[in-house]
Amino acid sequence: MPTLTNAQIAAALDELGDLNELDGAIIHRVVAYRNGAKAVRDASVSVATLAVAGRATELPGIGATLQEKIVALAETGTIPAAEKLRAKFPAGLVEITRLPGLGPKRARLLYDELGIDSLESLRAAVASQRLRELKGFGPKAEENIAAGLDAGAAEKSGTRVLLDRALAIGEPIVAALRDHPASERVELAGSARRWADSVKDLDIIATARDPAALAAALGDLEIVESVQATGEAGGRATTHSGMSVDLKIVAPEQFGNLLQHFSGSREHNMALRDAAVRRGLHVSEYGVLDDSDGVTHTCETEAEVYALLGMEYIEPELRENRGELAAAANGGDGLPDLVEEKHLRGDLHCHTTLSDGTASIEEMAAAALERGYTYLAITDHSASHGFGDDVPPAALERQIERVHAANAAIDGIELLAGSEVNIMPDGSLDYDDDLLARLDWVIASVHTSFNMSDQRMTDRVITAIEHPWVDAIGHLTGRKIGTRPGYAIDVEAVIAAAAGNQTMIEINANPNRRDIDDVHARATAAAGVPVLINSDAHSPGGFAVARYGIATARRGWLGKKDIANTRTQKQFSAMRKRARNRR
DNA sequence: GCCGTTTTCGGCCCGACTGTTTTCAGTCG
Repeated sequence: MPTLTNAQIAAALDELGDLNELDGAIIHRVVAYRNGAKAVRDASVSVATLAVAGRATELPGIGATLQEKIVALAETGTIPAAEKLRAKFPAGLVEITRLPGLGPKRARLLYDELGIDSLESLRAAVASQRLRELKGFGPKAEENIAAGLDAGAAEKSGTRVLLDRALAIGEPIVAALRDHPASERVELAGSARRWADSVKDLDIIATARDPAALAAALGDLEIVESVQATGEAGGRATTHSGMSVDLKIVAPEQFGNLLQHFSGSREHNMALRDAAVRRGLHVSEYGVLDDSDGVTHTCETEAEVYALLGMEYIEPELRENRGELAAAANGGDGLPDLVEEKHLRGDLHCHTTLSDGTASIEEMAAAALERGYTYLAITDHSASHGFGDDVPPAALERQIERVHAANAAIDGIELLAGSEVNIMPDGSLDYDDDLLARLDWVIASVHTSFNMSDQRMTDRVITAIEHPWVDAIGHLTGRKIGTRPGYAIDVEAVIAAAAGNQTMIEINANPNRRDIDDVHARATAAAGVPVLINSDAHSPGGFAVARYGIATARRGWLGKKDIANTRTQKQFSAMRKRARNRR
């Protein structure tokens, strides 16, 4: 089967989009390539396999032509059209379009008129002031391009920070603005509101009795380092941590339009407006213009915006153009009833001082109880873990006794004696079966040997899934958001194996991981695999990250029924035993 | 290049900003 990953296909389609844009193709063709790339990126199955079977056209945005190109890439390793265009335009030209202020049109002009084909030759042309000879370029353009080159080039967009850091800044700001006497409504918008993995800057939308006073209040916050501009319409500030915060203050009757617009995603809004145009409506941040009467309808709430388009309200986490618009439309399948943090009744992955945690069994149990949980698995690392955090078999035996004693001593919560067992490179586990059989709960994870082939890694994890005493798989892909991609693994095959064995798959809620991700979570639940939302807490405060796991589940369209640890203690216990009996 | 409760052909999101212009193209989010 093809070893071509969806990420590789998406990159190839994006490149075709870039090259076609340089070639002067109509923008709609370019957009079609980029839409195709997104569809491939969001697909939860192997698109190469799908394309070879002639079924990739089932994906939205993939037609016969793109499918043909994907098949060529899978079978020959290259796409003829891309080869031709690459011969026509030097690779440096695409780099030039990444500079701020330089798009395909102007980059092409630089190439055609001055022969500029790399960042180096561009720098030389700027230095000799040759750019200003060109139509449409002036001294200002030269200056801006020079600044872009000096800024290290290739950095059109700023750096992103993890969602937990962004919310640690955004939530207190929103709370403070809500407390201000001049404010009425204050909501966080943007990717933070959609609970994306990471965030570039913060958008806040507000209405106010006294807009100027509220805008001024933003600048007065202790967390704010500097203010760029404030006035009746809001303001922009930078926090001491370097986060840019944009406050927009709007009339109450337009609050729904603005909040909808600035909550995004970009792709969701584009698809929304596209759907609106077909009904003779034009959506913008200012309102919904109706062609039939020329009236712009403003909306106090987002629900009104969607209602005008014949849609039910769409939760922010779903706004990624992954089918939510069709589902929300009249006559669509409807949107899922999403899981909420209050539905969680237990946690099946946490650590104590036995391995690398900072608290005792009792302290972790108390923290779980405080959150209203009725069951908790204590899952320290296993025999081969290393870093001095390994738990030899004899130590695990003593731990089982301690957990069971604590369970007897503490009311209101069932403590499961468990382990987070390492999956060895050959798929075996690092305790023997007799010891594993004595545990109430086993979650198996990969912690070593990440650089295996896709096939070997897949076999490794599937071997663990089929193990009779393995209840669940932890942080399946090993990704660290923004720093390390997941290792090569066929998630689709793993999900199928988990479905066959009723082995649960965790959403690790740590904001660095959120592993599995939203797209895989959706596929996992669709395959009938019970999904867990686990904190992987290493301290009593660590349980609080559950909300990021909930967010990933919601972004994956999951409801309460899809999440195993929303079950009562009795139901969960029965579920776990049924699954063990099947294996 | 994709797609269809006006279409298998003719459409294809919306507005702001910038620098260059004398009415606007290109870029950006």
